[in-house]
Amino acid sequence: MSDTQLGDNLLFLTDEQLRQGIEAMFFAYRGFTAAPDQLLEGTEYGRAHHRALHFIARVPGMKVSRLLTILGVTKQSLNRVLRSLIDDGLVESRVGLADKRERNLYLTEKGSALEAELSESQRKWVRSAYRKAGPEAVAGFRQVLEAMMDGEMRRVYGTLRDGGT
Amino acid sequence: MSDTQLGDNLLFLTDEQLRQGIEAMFFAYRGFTAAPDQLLEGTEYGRAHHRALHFIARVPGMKVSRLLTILGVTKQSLNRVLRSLIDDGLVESRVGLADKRERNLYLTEKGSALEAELSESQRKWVRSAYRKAGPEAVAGFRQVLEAMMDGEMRRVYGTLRDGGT
DNA sequence: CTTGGAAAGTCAACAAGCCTGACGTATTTT
DNA sequence: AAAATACGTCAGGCTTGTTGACTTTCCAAG
Repeated sequence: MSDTQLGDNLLFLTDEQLRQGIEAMFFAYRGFTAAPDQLLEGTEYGRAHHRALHFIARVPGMKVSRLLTILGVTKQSLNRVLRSLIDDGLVESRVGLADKRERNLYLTEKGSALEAELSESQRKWVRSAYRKAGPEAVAGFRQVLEAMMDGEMRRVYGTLRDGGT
Repeated sequence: MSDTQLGDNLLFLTDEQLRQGIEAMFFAYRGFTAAPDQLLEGTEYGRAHHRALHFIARVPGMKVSRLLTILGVTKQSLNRVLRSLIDDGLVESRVGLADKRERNLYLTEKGSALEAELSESQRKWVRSAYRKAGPEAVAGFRQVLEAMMDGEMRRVYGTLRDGGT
């Protein structure tokens, strides 16, 4: 953070600065996903399964349609992932009480165990980065990430924070 | 940023806080890649092509082996991407001067044009997020991202910043 | 009460992008 | 001359995403 970069609230947005931000995002995302990916490699599951497990753990009873919105994939794509998780007894799919078209998703004990393992490996990495950077940097990090979300995703993100069902 | 979260330098690293960071990273990355992805959809190119173009633009004359390290993919995978870019006249591959086994990669005018378009769309998004969050948040953002990189990637990232060839 | 549309989920087939393994060629190093 | 390096390619496989066509369920308008 030398000379010309800070100080002026506008001048730091040079194309060069932005390119560096873009590259940082690219490299950091790789580090971010490396730990769980490694845990999963060799198994029959991948990153898509991890994501599904994560959000079902986050909101037990999550509807398939909500998971679809969150993950931003087609229902056919999600279905394949969910199918294997259900068949393998990691996720339980219960017919909706009010509306029988809906399916409510829950982790089984086995599913919880895997999710916890994956989540812990990733949290460990993020925790370490947070510690290195310090609380103020983390606050800024979160602000920029939130600003970088697409509008709809910012809404979804908000409802997750507030434990929304 | 309410009550119990800040203030203590350790207490803010609850599992809940870390999970939120993980989700923020997930949603933000989607926003981050959306603009160039959209520009490319309908064409015969994808995100992999964009990444190659980006780094060749960044370091003209980039060797294939270096690009391989940066992108973290196999040469077979990169080759397919590079093949189409070269065949379509977006990238030029010149035999190395010092070592004739090497190939130095350059963007053609056509390649530069596409790269500029993709890059501008992405920079526009990042610039907007930076403006919303403010300079201090951006500094923190960059710090956390750097801490979140795998060690080798942090090195690579550094050499790119310093215009390293 | 029926009928027709919308919503939720499933099955099938296919594409993109990444992977491993094996091999070939040119060049450089030992 | 032999070994190592840099690059390219063929073959085959996996994961994750896509579209299209279908069933089941729900709800509302006639």
